[in-house]
Parts: sequence; structure tokens; C-alpha cells
Amino acid sequence: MAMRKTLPPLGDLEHELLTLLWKHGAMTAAAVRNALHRDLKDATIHTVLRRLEEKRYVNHTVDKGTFIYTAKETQERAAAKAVKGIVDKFCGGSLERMLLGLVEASVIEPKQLDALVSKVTRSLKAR
Amino acid sequence: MAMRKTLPPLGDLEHELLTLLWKHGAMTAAAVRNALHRDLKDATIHTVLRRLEEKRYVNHTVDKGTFIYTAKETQERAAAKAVKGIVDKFCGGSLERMLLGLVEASVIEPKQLDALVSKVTRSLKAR
DNA sequence: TTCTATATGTTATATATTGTCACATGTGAC
DNA sequence: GTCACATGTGACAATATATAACATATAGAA
Repeated sequence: MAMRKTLPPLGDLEHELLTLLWKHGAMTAAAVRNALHRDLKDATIHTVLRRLEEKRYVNHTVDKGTFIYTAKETQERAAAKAVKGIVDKFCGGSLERMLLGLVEASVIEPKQLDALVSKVTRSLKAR
Repeated sequence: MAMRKTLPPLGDLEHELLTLLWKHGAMTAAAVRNALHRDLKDATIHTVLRRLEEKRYVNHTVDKGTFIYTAKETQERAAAKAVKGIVDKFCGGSLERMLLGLVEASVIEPKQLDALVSKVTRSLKAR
């Protein structure tokens, strides 16, 4: 089964609301509005949530006429898909080249990378 | 010394021209036009190259009044910066979570990831 | 059932980005 | 100076995004 095609990019506000959903789990539109510092109109919240749903980042269920929104994927998986998009676009699909780039661009030290991967594989084995 | 802020996103045409520069190395605008299958006007090429320069993906030098464009960074480093942007945005800056996501989303198998990193660190040691 | 508070749907506006180019301007070689 | 070619600028349409006014649906109260 092939992986779904790359998720569309997000605007800043879209990303902000999605992050809230990741942090709090399922939320109503009202809860989203309250969780924001900024004072946005309900209509704005709804439009953005609807777009997030169109872009397939978010699902909703209905409870007594009120929508409850949920992020469809974990933040990590969404990140992974975004990274995959970059790797395909910039590195001809080669993860190796991307990792090399991470070290070359000093995003991470080789030693740290090594340690990180050990940790990741260990935590995966412990499933 | 802090890393420069994230590079701005690229449109499709912008990405196409930049990829040419990565593939061929330094090129004039005319060379870029010739390397394209599509038939774009000179003005289009120039506008896009200028925007790539504004976005700091590209540099130019002048030779007898003719601009010679060069990608400022390797493809791998540009990819790394883009990935870093994603990690900051989606994973709170944690590369670990991103790697975990790559495995969870089946972008790569744990075993492969391990092998990849060995390879990368080895090829880095051989500098 | 009717009313009302609240929720969602639709449509609109302003702004930014991108692809595209016509046209103006600069300049090296002769 | 003129020709051939290179670059600079401004414009336009298409799309994406943030934002919200206005319209409609509906769960419960009365």
C-alpha cells in the first residue's frame, strides 16, 4: 500500500490551530477560540478548521450539533511526511543525502546523530 | 554563531531553475533557458533568477556584463535547512521525534535507519 | 411548538506569492 | 554610434491565506 501523497502546506494560522489540536487532543471550535491569545472571530476559526479538514489534517465528529475536531495524525507523522516531501524534492528521495546535509549544515553533530538513532531504535524495540 | 533563519519556500518554477543550477553548477540565464524543455521568455527566466537571489538561494557574478548564477548552498544543505524548519515547527526542535516519526510513518525501517547512519558517520569520518 | 442562544455554512475582501511577460534600459564589440 | 544581446522594472492574472460579515440550522428552554 503506497503512502498517501504529500500533505499540502499550511499557513501560519492554520499551523497554529493544528498545533493546538495536537497539544490538547479533541477540541470544539469554541475551545480552540478560548485557547488562543489572539481575539479572532468565530467565523475565522471555523474557516480555518474547515480548511484544515479539506487539507486532510483534521477530522471532526458531531456531538449534539457541535463539531469536535481532532488531528488525524500525530505531529511526528505529519512531520515525517513533510520531511519526506523535502527529501524527494531536494535529495532525489535519498534519506542518506539528507542526513549528510544535516551534519554538514551543523544541524547536528555526527556523535549526537549516532546517539539519537540508537535511542530511537531502542525505544522502537521496546514496543 | 547562530544559523541563518529558515530559507523561504519555493514555487515550482523557482525550484525547477534552482535544481538546474545544482545539477549544472554555474550557469548564465541563457544557459538556463536552453536547458529547459519549456519555452519561457527571457524576462521570465530573469525574474525567477532574481527572486531566487532575493530569497538567498542563489548568487551571481558578472563576466563582461553577463550574469553567471550559482547556487549558494549544496542541495543537501538546503534540504537540511528545510528539514530543520519542519523539525522546529512540528517537533518542537526535537530531531529525535522527527526520526521516530519517519519510522512510524514507514518512511524507513529501523534497520535501514541504523545502516544509513553508520554509513553517514563513516563517510564523514573519512574526511 | 415557538424562541433564542449558539454553532455551522457561505461569501467577500485584503494582502502576499507566484508564474508570466512586454517594454525599457544598459553595455561590449566593432 | 550602432547592433546584438543582457539585465531591470512594472504589470497582470491566478492562487493562497487571513479575516470577517452575514445567513442558516438546531438543541433546549419555556
